[in-house]
Amino acid sequence: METLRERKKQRTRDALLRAALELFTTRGYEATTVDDIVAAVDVSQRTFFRYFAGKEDAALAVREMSEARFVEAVRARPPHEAPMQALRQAVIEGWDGLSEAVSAVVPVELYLRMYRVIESTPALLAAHLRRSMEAEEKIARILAEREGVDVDTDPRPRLVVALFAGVIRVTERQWGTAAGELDVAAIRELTARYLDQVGPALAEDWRTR
Amino acid sequence: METLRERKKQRTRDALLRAALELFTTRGYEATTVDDIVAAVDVSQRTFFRYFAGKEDAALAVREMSEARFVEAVRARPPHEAPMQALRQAVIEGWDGLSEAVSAVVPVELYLRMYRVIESTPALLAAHLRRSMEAEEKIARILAEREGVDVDTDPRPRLVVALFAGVIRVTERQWGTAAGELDVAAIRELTARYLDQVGPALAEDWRTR
DNA sequence: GAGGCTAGTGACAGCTACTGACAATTGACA
DNA sequence: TGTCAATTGTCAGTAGCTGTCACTAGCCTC
Repeated sequence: METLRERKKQRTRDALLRAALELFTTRGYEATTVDDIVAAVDVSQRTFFRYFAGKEDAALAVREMSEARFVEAVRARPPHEAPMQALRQAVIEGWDGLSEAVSAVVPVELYLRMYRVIESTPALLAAHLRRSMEAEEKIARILAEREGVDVDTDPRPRLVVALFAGVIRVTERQWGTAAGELDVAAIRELTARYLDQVGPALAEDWRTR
Repeated sequence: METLRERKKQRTRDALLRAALELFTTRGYEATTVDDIVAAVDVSQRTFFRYFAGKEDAALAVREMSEARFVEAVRARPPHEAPMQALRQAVIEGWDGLSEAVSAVVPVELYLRMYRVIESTPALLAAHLRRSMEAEEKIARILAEREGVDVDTDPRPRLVVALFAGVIRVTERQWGTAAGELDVAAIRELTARYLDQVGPALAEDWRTR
């Protein structure tokens, strides 16, 4: 944050993002127009599109941040951990520390509310899933390198990431649908519980449990 | 196909779909406007939107069809099969018979080319992934009923479907990226091979294989 | 510390996807 | 054949997004 120019830019972006999330979470995503957002910050529409590729991009900015954190967390796992284990540790521990990183930009509570808006808005959910795929690809490459296999000939890196991502999606959906618990501890615990169910889910016969 | 009215309707829809896919696969999805499509069929733009919810909807119509087939295939699996086994059989056998079902509307080759357009067009991929999630939910409920468990308290149905869907996505992506083999046999074989890699991918240590 | 340079912004015009309202047409059926 | 209803076209409008161009305010050099 050196020059005055950069500080001003950052302030404009933060103001836009915050106003956008505030409107999305109260009024709804579709019901909020870009004009509403820029009116709240008192800048031109053109300016909004200089900071965000689109309405969608603003809505997903916070998740983008936590996904980037997750990717780095995986990269930082000690090499002796098995792939699935590394992913598990990265996501569980990633929830800690996220609060501080997020609250530098927007209130954590707004962030968590936005999570649910994404989950319940088809257009946003779609965009989110696609971006997640890109993150999956990155992680697959990290795992492949850790384990010394070739990501283009060995399907295992992409597979284990896809399986893991599946669990995360189910977890998030469950957390987003269930009425209560808008805090980080709840989702972390749910994640651990669901990851433990992967084995049972793949088991031959569920009925004899 | 009783009355003349219904036949005309069907013909209009088929013509629109076919023109759309033809344009999407040659010129690209983004580069094709709705006006281009309706010009090719010589109907008004309004008519297009009466048959398809949007441009996207037309692009995904064929996949919609094969997904619906898959859901029914799962429902029809014999009850003694384990969940993962039922899913596997449904997808493998589902590829047979698909050709005939599709070619009633559009040429199979056009259908397969469209697959790749979806994979390589961000907006379409996003929409496709979201729709897949809806299909996953349906299948999870089918499995839950088969196995006699409650889908809202037992995470296993949704988990096994999410895991399976992950494998399918990786498979499709691989098939779509690899240069050759635009036929059904290739993707069926790849699916089987990747499903066999689920165990190895979850294994503790890849390096000692 | 004056003046040129440039990043950031606003104003405006334009394109495309999509929707609502109403009129015109065309098949169905008595 | 005439009436009704389903289908389609026309027109006007909204929203997301982009290109252009002129202007202002921070920055940097002499």
